[in-house]
Amino acid sequence: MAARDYGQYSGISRAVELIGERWALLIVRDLLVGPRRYGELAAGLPRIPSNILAARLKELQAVGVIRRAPRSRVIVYEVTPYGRELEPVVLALGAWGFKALGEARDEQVITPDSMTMDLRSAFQPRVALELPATSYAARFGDAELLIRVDGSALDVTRGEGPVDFDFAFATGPAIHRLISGELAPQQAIAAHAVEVLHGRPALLDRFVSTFHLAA
Amino acid sequence: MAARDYGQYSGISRAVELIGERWALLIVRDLLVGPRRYGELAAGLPRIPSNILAARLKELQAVGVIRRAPRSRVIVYEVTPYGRELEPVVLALGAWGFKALGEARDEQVITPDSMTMDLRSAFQPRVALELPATSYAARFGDAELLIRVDGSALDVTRGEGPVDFDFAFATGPAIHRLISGELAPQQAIAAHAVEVLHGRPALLDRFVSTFHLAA
DNA sequence: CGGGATCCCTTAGGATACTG
DNA sequence: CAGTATCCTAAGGGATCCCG
Repeated sequence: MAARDYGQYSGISRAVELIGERWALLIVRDLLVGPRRYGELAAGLPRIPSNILAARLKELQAVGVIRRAPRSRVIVYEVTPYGRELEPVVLALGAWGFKALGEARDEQVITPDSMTMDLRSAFQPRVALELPATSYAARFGDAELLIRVDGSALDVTRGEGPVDFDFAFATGPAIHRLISGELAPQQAIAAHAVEVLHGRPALLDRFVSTFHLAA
Repeated sequence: MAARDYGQYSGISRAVELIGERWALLIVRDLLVGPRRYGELAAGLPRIPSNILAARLKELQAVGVIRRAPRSRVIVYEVTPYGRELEPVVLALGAWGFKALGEARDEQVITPDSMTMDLRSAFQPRVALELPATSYAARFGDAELLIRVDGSALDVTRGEGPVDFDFAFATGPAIHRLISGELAPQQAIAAHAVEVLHGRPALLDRFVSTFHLAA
């Protein structure tokens, strides 16, 4: 029932016993964005079999990383306070893995929750502090997000309904080369790797200085 | 050959593709302490099947996290610079997992490398900075370590050969309750959970304020 | 002896179908 | 919608063997 153990009395082995099973950390990643229903989690992890999702949800509850939200009419999963402590770890791990992303393959998807966490990984609060507050409406593949930067604060939400923003753009996996600095913003626009939907193209420069992870 | 992928274009999913396979992060943990030979790794991970160790070493090399040390006569594995970037992540994950350690079961071992990383996870440089430089010779189960604290610097080595130290002690899984603050140092000594081998018992207080992780 | 490769068996994971 | 049930495959576990 509990994750298979490694026979070691150590913090790291305990950690991977708790969240090291396949798919587990991706479930945690999405729940760190916000509470999610079973179906929302399944939608955010298109390739997870439903029996595995069900098993992981049980295991993560059993070890106190997630829970069903109390006094909610529908069943909603959320991280516990202990699970919330994984947030900096997951962000750092995401920053590390982001650098190893290569070209996207056709079958790879970008989900709103994964992109939200990637943006939080790449966020440069020091840089943002020096820039005027800015709102971006961005589409990355399927994921539409509203990104609000104000001082050193970042807020990313699913871009639904009528919202106001300073700059709107659409892109795909080219986001990786933008954030890594491999592709210059205006060059990306010229090459149609980024489509500007609204606002001054120069605001894409502000975006890439706000979200940056060097390779 | 390459780790099974999750079909997502995201930093976190890429990270767990690289180091999320069973045993992989424990191998990285031990290599973060220092270069290790195949046999040393096997000794530090008593329950790993040799075919799995061999497979993981190949995979981790293929993705650039570890490598065979160049111009070394014997075969020695070490982390690459990219693998070294995992160090803060592994330490943070170790701190998180450490809090979830319960009572040690009999079959659980404490290895020198795992204990070294746990100590590094629990190290409080701010506190250490206010304290005089101190050397500890410590035995945790099988693992004998020499722990040198000097200002905000920590150095942990395997305690072999003649060395000088201020305080020597031996303990076992009680180390967890000491570091979590659940068990007071002098109480631990009185209850024979910690055996003082050399030096003033009060130095155990200094040790637990230098290495601390609240639950 | 270090550094693996091979064998066989067990268990977890994946695909799909189905149900309260 | 939120999961079970079933079947099948692939990966892990354990022992042994091999080779330079």
